[in-house]
Amino acid sequence: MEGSDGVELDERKMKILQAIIKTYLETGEPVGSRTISKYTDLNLSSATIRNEMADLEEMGYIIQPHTSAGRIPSDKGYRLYVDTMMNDMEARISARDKEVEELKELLVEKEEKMDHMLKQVAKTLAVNTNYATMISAPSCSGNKLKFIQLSRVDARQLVAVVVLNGNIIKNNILTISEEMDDETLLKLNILLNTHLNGLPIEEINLGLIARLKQQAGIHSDIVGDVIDAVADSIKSDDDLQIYTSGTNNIFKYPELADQERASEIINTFEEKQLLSTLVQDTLSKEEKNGIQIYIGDENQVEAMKDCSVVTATYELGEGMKGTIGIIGPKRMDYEKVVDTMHTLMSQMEELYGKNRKDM
Amino acid sequence: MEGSDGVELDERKMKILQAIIKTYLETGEPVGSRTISKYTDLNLSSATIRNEMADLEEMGYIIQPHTSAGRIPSDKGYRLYVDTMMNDMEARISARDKEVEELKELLVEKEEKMDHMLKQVAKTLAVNTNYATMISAPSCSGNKLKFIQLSRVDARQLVAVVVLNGNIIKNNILTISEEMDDETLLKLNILLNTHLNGLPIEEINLGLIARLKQQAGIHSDIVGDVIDAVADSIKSDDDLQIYTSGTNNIFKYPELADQERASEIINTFEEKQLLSTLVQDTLSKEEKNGIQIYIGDENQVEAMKDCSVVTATYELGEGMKGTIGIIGPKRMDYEKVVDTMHTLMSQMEELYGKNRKDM
DNA sequence: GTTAGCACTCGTCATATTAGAGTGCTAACA
DNA sequence: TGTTAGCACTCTAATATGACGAGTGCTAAC
Repeated sequence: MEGSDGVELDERKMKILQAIIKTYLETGEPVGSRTISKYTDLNLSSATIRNEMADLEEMGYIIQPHTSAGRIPSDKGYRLYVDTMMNDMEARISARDKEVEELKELLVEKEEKMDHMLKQVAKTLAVNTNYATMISAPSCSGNKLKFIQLSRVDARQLVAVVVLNGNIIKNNILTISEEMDDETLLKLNILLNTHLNGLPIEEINLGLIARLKQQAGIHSDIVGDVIDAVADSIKSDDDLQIYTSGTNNIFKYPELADQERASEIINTFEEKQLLSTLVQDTLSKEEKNGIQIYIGDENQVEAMKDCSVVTATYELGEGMKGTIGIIGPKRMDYEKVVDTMHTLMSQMEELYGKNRKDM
Repeated sequence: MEGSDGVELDERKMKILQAIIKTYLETGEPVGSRTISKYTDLNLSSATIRNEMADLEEMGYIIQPHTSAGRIPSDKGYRLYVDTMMNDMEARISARDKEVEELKELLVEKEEKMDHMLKQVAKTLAVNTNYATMISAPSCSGNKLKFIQLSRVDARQLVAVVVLNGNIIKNNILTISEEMDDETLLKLNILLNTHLNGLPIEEINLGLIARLKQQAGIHSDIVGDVIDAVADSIKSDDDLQIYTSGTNNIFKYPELADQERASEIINTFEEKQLLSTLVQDTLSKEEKNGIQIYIGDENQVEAMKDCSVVTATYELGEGMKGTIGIIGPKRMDYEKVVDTMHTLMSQMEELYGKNRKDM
């Protein structure tokens, strides 16, 4: 009760807490006072450490799994640790040139297609960190329509091809009730392109569609169907694609490897929709460096209440944003993860952000 | 040595073996002579059973995990069991009307898109059987090119849209070195359609491409690039898409749930390429009912040497074949699996095979 | 405020013990 | 000759036992 809650933590307590956490991150075992006594440069006896530890426990930063065991960090402890670490980020962010090259090489392996690149990123990250990873394909919010074309495939079938900014291609086969002659098709194409090109997809709404139908004149009934289908295919956001990698890395951490937990996590990774909360959450926030850390109960996703999750938003220009995530034990190596993630993101943005025209 | 190897198994041994396997399928525990003695209608004492079991073991159909434990089936034992079961298939194949309706409803949930349907099938199967499942998207071997079109998106960018039989759409953005006027583009489209439409994609080979290039005349250099890219995009078989579901079901079977095994299996399911062997293998064979069963070491895929895998080929007409697979413990409920799979396949083929035109 | 010392707690590990399931074998039986 | 009862034996899984040690909290001395 003596340690005033106002100041929260004096420097010594801070150092001890950090020592505890660091040691625990490495070993995964509860850490005792003796260990810390030797580890720190504070030259304090184990007894003193014990006193401080008792205080830290009372304040909720560390936990004793059972009497006469060492202490492990609580979620609150991790949170403090991570927060202070993030403040030091800028300082550390230079000394990682070697790794940069490594990652660069992996990425540049001339993966021309976006989805290959994404898979590659997920895998690279998983291999480098030994945690489970996910990456969501960039969603084209704020994206514009670049090109649209209807072509006849069969007497009664059309294929609608829509190209969005960033060269994302969508297409859709649609069946029409009456045949349509070439002239009509041409007119329709011109109509669509004239009115829709360059428009942000958000603006393709009911009003606009109604106006288009009207302009289509005689054929408005068929045309209506066609336009509806096109609008549908543009807006369809079943393309919140998420790629995962290294799921089985969770078995490397005993605290996650028991059947119940593992089963839940694996299920979440397989049913990728369950990860969308995470993606949305990350995209909606703007953190320093775009990197966010969720510890234990801070996670929205149920299966990850015993994990830590580090997410980041990447942007490939013009509002094409996606999310990268790393899922591991609460005792994950936050520094390394944040660094690696940061590096990988710059690489991605450099390679695919600038040269987007060539994609 | 007395039981002649020619006759292999008399009826009593057969019954006992079946009893052993059935019991083991249910319990997962080694089964003893006493259990069988009560279970069968043969009215034999445990001692007699013991003698028979000794014989069966010598013949390699059952195994004793350690002295003074019950017996468990060997791969050879399972194989015999499964083979005889498959012979009875036709007889059993009627009594499952209730399940049919159930599955039908699940499927018909108006999933219009192929990939939704596939995911749904995988999930349905996983939920119904409690095993891990996979399904490969139908590959269009023997498929024909139905429609092809190049359109200009930018000054230097074209989008190539190719529609195959079965309304599988492929597309590709390609960048050209010089601008191309409308006339050339039109000619090119005509050229491509004239020569390629209706061709099985296997026949689009180097010779044909060379001839096309030649015919393109003046523009043959650009045209060459374009045709190459188109051919590429047609042939690209990175679309051996595989969907999985219920991976975490493996935790329901202790014999698969230990970390090492689970980790391997999960990895295989995540890196879906590793499953392609299985798909190819299944497609290449033609079994009764299209259903095949791999037991233990019979599996090509390394991670599944401790599992049984049941696969089936489905066909949505015109050579669009895909593979469904169920992966579970060797003591899986083969009868149920085979039945369910059979049912599901008929449903798929009924719903998507006949009405293919509307897809 | 810091430290040394001590008694105490509790989980871990190795060992011993027991219970029970299941077998193989032999001898008796039909 | 095939079947069965009985018995000794084996091996596992479960439980109990006890030593060990890491770590703590507290007190008293510095």
